[in-house]
This record gives sequence, C-alpha cells and structure tokens, in this order.
Amino acid sequence: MATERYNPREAEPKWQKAWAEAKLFETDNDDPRPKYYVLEMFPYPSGRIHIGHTRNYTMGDVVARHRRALGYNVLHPMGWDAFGMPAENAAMQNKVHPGKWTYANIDTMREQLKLMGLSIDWTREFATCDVDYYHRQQMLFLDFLEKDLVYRKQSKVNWDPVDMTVLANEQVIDGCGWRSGAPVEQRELTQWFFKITDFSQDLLDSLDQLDEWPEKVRVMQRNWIGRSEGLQIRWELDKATAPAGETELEVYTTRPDTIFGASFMAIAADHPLAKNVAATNPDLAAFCDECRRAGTSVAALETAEKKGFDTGVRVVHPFDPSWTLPVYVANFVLMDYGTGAIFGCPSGDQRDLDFANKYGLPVVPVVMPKDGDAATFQITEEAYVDDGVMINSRFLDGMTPDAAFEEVASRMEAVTIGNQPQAERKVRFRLRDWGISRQRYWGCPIPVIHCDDCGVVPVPKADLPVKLPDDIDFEKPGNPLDRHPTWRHVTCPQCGKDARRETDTMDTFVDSSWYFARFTAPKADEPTDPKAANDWLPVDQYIGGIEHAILHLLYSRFFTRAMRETGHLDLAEPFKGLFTQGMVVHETYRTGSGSGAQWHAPSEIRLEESGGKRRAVVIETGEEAEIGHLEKMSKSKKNTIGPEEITQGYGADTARWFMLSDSPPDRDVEWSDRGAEGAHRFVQRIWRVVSGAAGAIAPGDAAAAGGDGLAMRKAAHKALKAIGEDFEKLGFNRAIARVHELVNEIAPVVEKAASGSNADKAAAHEALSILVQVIAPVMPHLAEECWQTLGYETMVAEAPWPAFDPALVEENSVTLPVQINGKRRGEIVVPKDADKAAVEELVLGADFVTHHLGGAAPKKIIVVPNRIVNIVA
RNA sequence: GCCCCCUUGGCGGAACUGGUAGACGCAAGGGACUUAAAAUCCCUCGGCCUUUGGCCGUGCCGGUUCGAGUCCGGCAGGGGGCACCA
Repeated sequence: MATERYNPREAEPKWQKAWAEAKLFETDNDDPRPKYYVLEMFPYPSGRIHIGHTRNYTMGDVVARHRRALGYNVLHPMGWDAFGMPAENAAMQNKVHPGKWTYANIDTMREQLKLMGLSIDWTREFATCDVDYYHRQQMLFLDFLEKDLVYRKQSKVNWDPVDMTVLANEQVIDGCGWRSGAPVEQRELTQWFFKITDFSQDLLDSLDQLDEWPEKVRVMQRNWIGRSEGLQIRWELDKATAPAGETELEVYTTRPDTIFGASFMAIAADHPLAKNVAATNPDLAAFCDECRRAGTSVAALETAEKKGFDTGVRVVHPFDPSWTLPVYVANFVLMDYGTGAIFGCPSGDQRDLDFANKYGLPVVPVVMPKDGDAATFQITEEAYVDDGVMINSRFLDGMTPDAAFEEVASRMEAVTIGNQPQAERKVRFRLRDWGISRQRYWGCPIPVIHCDDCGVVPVPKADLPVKLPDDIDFEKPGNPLDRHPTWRHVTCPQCGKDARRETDTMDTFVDSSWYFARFTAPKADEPTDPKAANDWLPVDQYIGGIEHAILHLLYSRFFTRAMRETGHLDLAEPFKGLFTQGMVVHETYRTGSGSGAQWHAPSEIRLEESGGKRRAVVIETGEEAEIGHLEKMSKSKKNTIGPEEITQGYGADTARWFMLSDSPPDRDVEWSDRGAEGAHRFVQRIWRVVSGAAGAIAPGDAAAAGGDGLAMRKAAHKALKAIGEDFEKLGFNRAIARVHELVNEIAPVVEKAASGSNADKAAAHEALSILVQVIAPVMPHLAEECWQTLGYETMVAEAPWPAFDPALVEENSVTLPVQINGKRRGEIVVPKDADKAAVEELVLGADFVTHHLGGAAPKKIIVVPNRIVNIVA
C-alpha cells in the first residue's frame, strides 16, 4: 500500500493544539491519583533557546509522559530564572531596560520551547523577576530574619575603582576589571548572609539518605561542606617580639600530631595580628595590600605563587619554652577559614614544604613509613603525607599519627593559660555562610530599611512588595538603586523619621532556591500553600546540569530546611531523585585570530571533504574557516542550532529522538546533521511500517497467533518490558536501541500479517500498538498520528501504559557459552534453570569439548546458572 | 594548587551485580530496484593469520580471579568544579 511521507510541519502543530484544547497537561492539585513531580532546572532567559537547552527538557518530558501513562498525577512545570547580570550588561550595551529585555527574551523562548511539544503545565509558569514572585521571596527573607537565619557582617568583594562597582569573579580577568581594565581591589562591605552553617552537620549527614542522587554529586557536596576534626591551639607570643596588646596566636589544625615538625606560623593578610604589625611596618603593609589585590576565588589563590612576609613576631612552642618559631603573613592563608592562621609543618604538607624551601625554614620529618629508618629518613622536595610512625617528636616517637593526635590533644587540653585550656578539640566545616548581598539593580530587593536611630528595620509585611523602580539609568557607574533620586528615601516604619532603603539586592541563587516549591501553588498569597508543597515535594525527578552540583543544590537544601523552620513546608530534602545531564556540543568555525577573530554559525558554513580532510568554508565569502573543538553551544561562539531550524525541516520529534539516541543522557552529545538525518529516516520508517499495514490489520484474538505471529508478539512484549525499565532508569539511549531492534524484528512480519490470518492481523495490530506506545514519550506527535491511523479514537497521550504478558517474555531454554580455561570454545542450549549436574553432563558430551580436552578429565567445571560454563582443564 | 569525572572499532555508544566484548545507530564499501536520481531493500564492516579454524584486542604497566571493559595499585591523556556567571 502506497503511503505518503509523514509531514511533521503539519502534524506537530495539529497535535500540540489538540493537547492544549484537551488540557491534558494541566495538573490539578486535588487529583487523588499518586503524585509524581518531574522538574528540569529552569532556564535563564538569555535570548534564544538552542537545542542544547531542549535536551534536558526532552528528558524530563519523556519521564513526565511515561509516568502519566503509568497512572500518576504528574506535575511538570516551567518557569524562568530571570534576574541576573546579563540583563544589566544588555542594558548598558543596548540602552534597553533589563526588565524589557528579559520579558522579550522570555516571550521568544517560550514560543521556541512550545515548538518542541513538551507536556508542560504552562498555567503555572512564572519568572523570578515577576513582582508576584519576588514579593513572596521578600516575605521569606523577613521570616528568616525573624528566625535568626539572616545576619549582616563585613565581607570582601572585588571592587572596580573606575566603574565604581562590585565585580563577579568571572568579571575579574588577570586581576583587572573586565570593562575598565583597572586593577581590582578587595573591599570590605557590610553584607547580608544566610546562616547555612547552622545546618552543616545535617546537610552532611542527610546526603547518605539521598540514594537517588549521583554518587559524584554527593561526594562534591561532602567535600564542599568539608567537616574536619582538629585542635584549636593557642600559641604564646614571644614577649620580646610581640606588638603591643598581643599575647597569643590561635591556630586551628587537623594535624596536631605533627606539632614537632612545625617550623613557622602563617597568618592571613587580614588577620588582626598582621594588621597590627603592618601599622608600624610599611613593607608588610605593602605586602598585605598585594595579597588583597589577588582574586577572591580559591583557584586564584591556590595557583598563585606562594609568597610570605616575615612579621618579625615569634611564637613559643607549647612543648618547649626555648623553641620559638617565626610568624609569616602568607598569601595562601584565608581569614575566612578556621582562625585565619596555621602552623606550617613542611615535612607533612607539600605547600608548607615549598614555602619552607623558599624561605630557608627548617624541615623536620615527623612521620615516616612504617618500615622506614628514622636515622636516615629525609624530606627534601616531596612531603610525606601518608600514614606511618612518629619520629623526631620526643614523647610521640613510635606512635601512629592517630595516637599522637590524641596524646597532644589531651596534654594540651589539661594545660590552662589565663583561665582557658591551651587547646580545645573542635569540629570545623569548610562551608561558609551564604553571602546574598549584590550591589546590583536587577535582583530581588532586600526588604529592610536603615534608620539612624532604630538601626536595621525590616519592612513591615503589609508594605511589601518593595518594588524595583522602573525609571533607572545605566549611564553612570555604580548601582542604579544607590543613585536613584527618590527610591531609597523612606520613613522609618518604627519611628517615622527619614530613613534609607537597603540598596543591595539578593543573589540570584536565592530565586532558584525555592521556585520548585512555588510551582506547587504558584498563585498562593503566601510563599507556599503548605499543603500543596507537602503533597508534591520532594521533587521525584530533578534534571539539570552538573554545573549546579554544589551551589544551587546545596542552597536549595538549606532553603527547604529554613522554610520548614518558618512553617512554609514540612520537609528537609527538596529533591528525591537527581539526574545530571550532559550538554549538546557542536564544533566551532572561526576566521581570523586574536582580536580580529570572527565566529560563524553552522548555517553560514559549507563543509567539504577532500583527501580525508574536512574543510569548512564560509558560504558567503568562500573563505576557509578553522574548525574548532566540540564546545558547549553558546551565543558567543555562534555554534548553536535553534529548535526552529529543526522543526521547520525534520520536526521536533526528530530532534527529540536524536538528542536521546546514542549518547547516554549524562554525557555530552554532539549535534550532527548526519545524525539528525538518520533520526529522521527512522521517523519515516516507523510511519511507513505503521501506515502501510494499518488498513489491513485489526485488533482481535492475538493469543491465537503462532509461528511468526507469536514471535512478533514475543518481540513486542520483551521490548515493552525492557523499554519501560529503561525509561524508569532514564536509560533513554538503551530504550531507543531497543525500539530499533523491535522495528527490525517486526517490520517484515507485519507486512506478511496484512495478508495472513485474523490471529496474525491481531498480533500485528497489538505489536504496532505497543511500538507506538513505547515511542510516544519520545516522539509524541508521530505517535499520535500513528495511533489515529491504527484506529484509536482517543489520544495516545492519555492512553495507559500497556502491561507486558509475562508468559511471552519468559524463554524456556537458554544458550550457554562454554569456556575452556577462560576461552570461549562453543555454546550449548539447555533448559532454563537447568541444574548444574545436568549442564555438566551436556557440556562434557559436546563434540567441541571432547575435542579440546583431548581425552583428559577436566580439573574443575564452573557452572553459573543461565550465564556461562567454564571448564578448567 | 585542591577535589571530582572520563578513556571500548572510522565515529556515538552497548555489555544487568566479575560471566559470549562491540547490541543499536552513524559513516563507509558492495549489490538489487529505477531510463535516471531520490527513497527503499539485501549483504560486508575491530586487527592479524596457514580462514568450516586460530591468535591478538576495551588508553598504558602490574595485580586479584576458573574468568577482568567491569575489582585493586601505579602511570598517561582529556574534561569539569572551586563560593558574585547561571
């Protein structure tokens, strides 16, 4: 039967309209069926969607459609992470209001997303820059403030002295501001912080329960929280060298066992002792300034050359009053960590060793391998960091480091100096409180007022929202909120006098730390409807990029706990299942180099192949472009493919199918036109198989089918079982491979069945129905078209997932490979679950076995039931 | 610098919990159909050899095991994160 080609340009809009009219994807909170919440990390509205974005929405959509078919009440919402710097950059460059720019982008991107046929409940959509949303975020802030989860303290920022603005780490390039090029300073500002450290231990312990998270994300979070058990030690300053008013230096260490290997103390440039000495020592003051000019990021500090400056101050060793050690200011010690001071043990730490070698400080080995020789064991270029035995450590000699730790700790705890023990055991966390102040316009205003008399006064809830003013200009440097003529002037809600609004806005990570809760009741007056939040949360399956493995996920875990303390919901962990997907990458095309470099979009390029070498030619100019590496799709490198380019040609289903084929979902996938072509061929093949047979087959008594018909049913039911399991494990690429296998198996049989018995026709109808249902989550439009063609009157999007017949899935015999000495020599067919004795007998009777054994008796026969046989000769 | 991940044919990848390495797809080559092209269908497709068979082969070196892509130790290469990008 001749059939027309499947036309996605016609079918896709048609079915999207049909779904929308039937309101199939609008979710009712009161639906009594079991709930399933699937969520993809919402996008930043940067301008246009490219198919890189759509891959994870497609994954979520497959999960959503599959779960819906399994009978769940599915929540699958979408929104916009809409505050942030790019809007301000656009405002400065294009003189367009950040809000206007953002909402225009959202409109464009929503339309693009809709082309993909995602089963999203659009009635719940919001953007975090909607006043309705940030109004509720301000309510949360006030509740947190009341519960003592928010406070202010001094903290450092990257300050651009020319642009008069605070810079993000990414805006600091080689120590200079990206726009002004001026050297960046570190400035202390009073800023707002969330007390995430209140939950350090709980955030750490609860990771063990998140067993549907990738192990690597849990490891990253564990390291980030960084729990350590150590000793806080007070070192007495040598009176002859101590500056006025200073008597001791407090140091935190996780290795008190190495105390006899100590050869120097290192303190942060901002340590009070450093500041004290610097006041009378201009050279030190200059060195401290230099340290402050380095970036604020750990990576910048750690990769910078290790430098120190001797303060001249000496400390006295706690176990030897005659032993003094120098105190250095060092550029790798951070005031935020521990006490801002460490003792350096060069033999046991590579960084300390490098430092000691540079400044000619002693290196005394204190731990050596168990079988080492204490008399000759030396450390010169490489520190010894492993376990072993203590040496050169007086009363610790011969102990393990662990025992030495205990010994030092208990001796020092027992010594009292000035009414306090000399040392204290302390659990510390690397995790720092979350600084949320941003000196920017395009963010959620922090709802407080500064009054000269009353201090910091929260904005009364009745006065919320504190709205961002619309009339702003980005012409001048600095924060537009600061220099707005009227916005910041208010009366104090407590005393009625003139007061000033807080002009800091919130970190955009705050916006994304509770949006998943807001989706459960997006129109509620309070931040959440606690019943809806508790019913829906935790999110059953959260899908997003690995780049959010630490901050976004940790902040959201904190927020959920804080919202529980303030009564907005009643759970601790927001995301039950987490999946981190890979990116879609594409090669880049560049002409010119350096500052004259120009990037070209794939659509502007023609690829040629000659002599086994690929060449890229710019179509318009004929110029050859350099083919660059596979990179994440980005606007700046122009290596993006938009969904329209696909939907206008092959259709959304082809793009969805291609993006989930081949590459496992947690790895990157390379977009290639050939791959997309291949995916589209398969779309047409399914259409051909289904539409070609549909008119000649009909539902009926499929169970009566034998021979090919039975084989076809077995193939379909086996595939159905396997694909269902793959979808549950998010094994989309495996599911797709199985669909290919299924089509390969049934296509020839279906054709014959069209002219066969009624039982064969029924078997073909059943097999094709199963095929259509298993492809429906990935290729929903094609599936609807096929479903209709097969004679169904309802849509496949609302059809329940079919059940496989266990009898058709079970095999009663199994092919066992037979190895002799670990090499495969042949195979035998045995009944399923045959016992070992029977298998051994069969194996020993096989020709190829007797041939290989050459008459000798086997030493041993290993039979792994239903798996393999290995004969040891 | 620290932490984490990855490495299997020409390419993307499959292989459940240590049990037939290369499923499935892409590309390539050959054939059928066609006046021709597209589309479609069929065959071949890790390497080597003395080819109804055999040897080698999962980044490299070593180990555990009857058996290792999978586990352990070491090394190399590539990628990601590092607190104001989102």
